[in-house]
Amino acid sequence: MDTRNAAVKLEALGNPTRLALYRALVKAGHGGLSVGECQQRLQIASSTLSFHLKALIHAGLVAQERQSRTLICRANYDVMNALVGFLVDECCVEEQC
Amino acid sequence: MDTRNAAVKLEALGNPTRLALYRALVKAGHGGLSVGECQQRLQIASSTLSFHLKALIHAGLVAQERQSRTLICRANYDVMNALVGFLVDECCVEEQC
DNA sequence: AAGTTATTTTCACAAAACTAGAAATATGGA
DNA sequence: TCCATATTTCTAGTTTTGTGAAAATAACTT
Repeated sequence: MDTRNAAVKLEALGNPTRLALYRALVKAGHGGLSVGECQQRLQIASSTLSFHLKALIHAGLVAQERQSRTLICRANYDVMNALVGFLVDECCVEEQC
Repeated sequence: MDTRNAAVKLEALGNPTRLALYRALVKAGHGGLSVGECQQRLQIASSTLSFHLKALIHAGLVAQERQSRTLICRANYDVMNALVGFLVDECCVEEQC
């Protein structure tokens, strides 16, 4: 994970709607949520949801799996852990904490 | 830390220039860096640096302390740790991981 | 094939973010 | 007071983001 990569993920999470969406998926856990379930929880236009969902997927924070007509969305925990690791990494390299 | 608050911090970190700036401060550790030292490392216009610095300070991620004519900037580690905690919090509430 | 449900893409627009030059402010020194 | 250094604010231009209605696509059912 480099700086540019981390910035994409952080920017994805740095929007209130997307952060709420992501957290809903984190809470949902392994089972994930369908796009429709996400929409019910967030109460936003489907096109707006799709727009934000795409950003999270592009950032690698969310994955989708099709089950017949519905798309299941899941938080990618590994990617979030890597991001957290990046943030705390290299702390006080030039001077001890 | 609520969602809106976390989003402000994540958005602040979600810009490549600001993330590089923040990481420079994290690396610098307790001693921090002056605004001028930050500018030397990032090689951007001083007004641009000031603009991004303000965003990090507003988000609570960076603190400043004046020492005569120079302003020393330091990463606020407590705030970052709280943000990281918020991100991993509530993981899989609805279903076990 | 025709209809139904689930989701995305296109489009248009308003709002916000990013950038940097120039001017202004703050602090200390001669 | 006058000058130098450090940093911010103002201003203006360009680019990007966020939103939702309407249309399009995908997958299933009858």
